[in-house]
Amino acid sequence: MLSYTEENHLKAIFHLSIDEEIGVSTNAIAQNLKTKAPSVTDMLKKLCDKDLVTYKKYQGAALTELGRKTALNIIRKHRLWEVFLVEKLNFNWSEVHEVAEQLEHIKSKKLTIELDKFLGYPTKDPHGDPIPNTAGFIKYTPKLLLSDLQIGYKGTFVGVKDSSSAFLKFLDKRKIALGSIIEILHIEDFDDSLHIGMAETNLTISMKSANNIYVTKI
Amino acid sequence: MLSYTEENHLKAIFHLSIDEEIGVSTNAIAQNLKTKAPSVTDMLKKLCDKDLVTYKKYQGAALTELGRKTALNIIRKHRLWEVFLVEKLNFNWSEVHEVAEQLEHIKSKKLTIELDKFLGYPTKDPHGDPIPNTAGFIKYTPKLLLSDLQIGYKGTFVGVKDSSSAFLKFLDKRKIALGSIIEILHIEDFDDSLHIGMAETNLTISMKSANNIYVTKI
DNA sequence: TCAAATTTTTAGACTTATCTAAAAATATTT
DNA sequence: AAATATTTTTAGATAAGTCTAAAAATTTGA
Repeated sequence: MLSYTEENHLKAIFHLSIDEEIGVSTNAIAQNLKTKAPSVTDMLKKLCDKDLVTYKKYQGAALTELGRKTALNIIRKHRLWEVFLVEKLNFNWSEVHEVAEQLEHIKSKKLTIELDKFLGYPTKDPHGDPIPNTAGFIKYTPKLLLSDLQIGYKGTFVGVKDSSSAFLKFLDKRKIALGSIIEILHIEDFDDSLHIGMAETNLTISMKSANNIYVTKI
Repeated sequence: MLSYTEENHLKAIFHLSIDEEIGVSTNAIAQNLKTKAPSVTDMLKKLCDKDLVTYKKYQGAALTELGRKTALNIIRKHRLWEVFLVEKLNFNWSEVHEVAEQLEHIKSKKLTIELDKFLGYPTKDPHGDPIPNTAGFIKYTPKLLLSDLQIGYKGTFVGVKDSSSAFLKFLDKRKIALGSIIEILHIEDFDDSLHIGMAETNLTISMKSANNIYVTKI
């Protein structure tokens, strides 16, 4: 039975090794978990003993197959709970994360299975991130930034890069929600701001915002 | 912010002081929480410092008003989650407790409020126990044991005394569910077994079982 | 009532998860 | 490539929660 701290370390290593070929550094994990490097070093030794992580002094850490499966199961639970909170309990994007961080550690196989069924087997969380299946398989859909979409093209809003509360509120206010279809109408020369078209309205957003919005090209 | 252990102690003291006038003994708490007396002593000192419990050496413990409110909030969450698990996720009686023990510690006011709304403001959990309201008020309905009901009378099944997994399974198997209306048809002289009538069927149960079943007289 | 039994507390040890400060290893940069 | 800077690890301390064994207080009952 893993402790919350152990589970959080696995999750951090998973997220940090998405595009890292080499091991994840001690400092990166410490920063991600808002803890200090020595705590991470201790934990890496422990996770290594449990065969969840491969770790050699000064070389950083990587998940073993078992560690990866374990991390994905936690992420699966996190994202299923996020869907529950948004779809059933009227939470909005900006509020779910903190609560899901707690709920993801609840231990009950039946609970996860039944929650998944109850929610209708969702494949994406409210931020557009894919929900791993029971086997730990995760299906990444190629996402691109709204700022990379050419003029005249349309994309489905599938997620955000910076999921800060401030940015999520910004989106809520403008009714830019998961699944919204966005068309690039025009890009202003002098400040790079984007005129975009949505179902009901057109609006203007900054390039900085467009750099935080992921879409899939239609 | 209270730890799980602190919360569990408050809950234990609450349950143990239901019909105790004097303080709850250290040993009783230890037994309830499957821990040892010295651990309880330490915790009582701590909870006393935090004004959640009144405690004097060798005199046992009692909840303060704040402690009582806190305990009732945990019990409220526990029971709401039990309703959720049974009504929405197809859990049966015998499975909910263990998971609710974990879920009751999730900290989020909004979560509790919204869960309550989502469930339609239930007043009883699946075992028939009342769910305290937000203010910490709990409405006890007078319950009596099925064995105390006279021949010819009917009662609504509202709860169990011994909520062991074995007994809950026994009830599940016989389709004795919360809300079932039970009539006492006859009591066998030689072994005290009870013939009872339910909506669809009649059946015979032992006096020991009848001593574990709470009903409200109709 | 006072000796024996029981309960409760104290004392001290262990585990897990933290941290700071210092030492050791690795990386960088001139 | 040597000096400097950075990162990581080690060492040692602290806090929470747990335990066993022994001491102290209370309760029981002869």
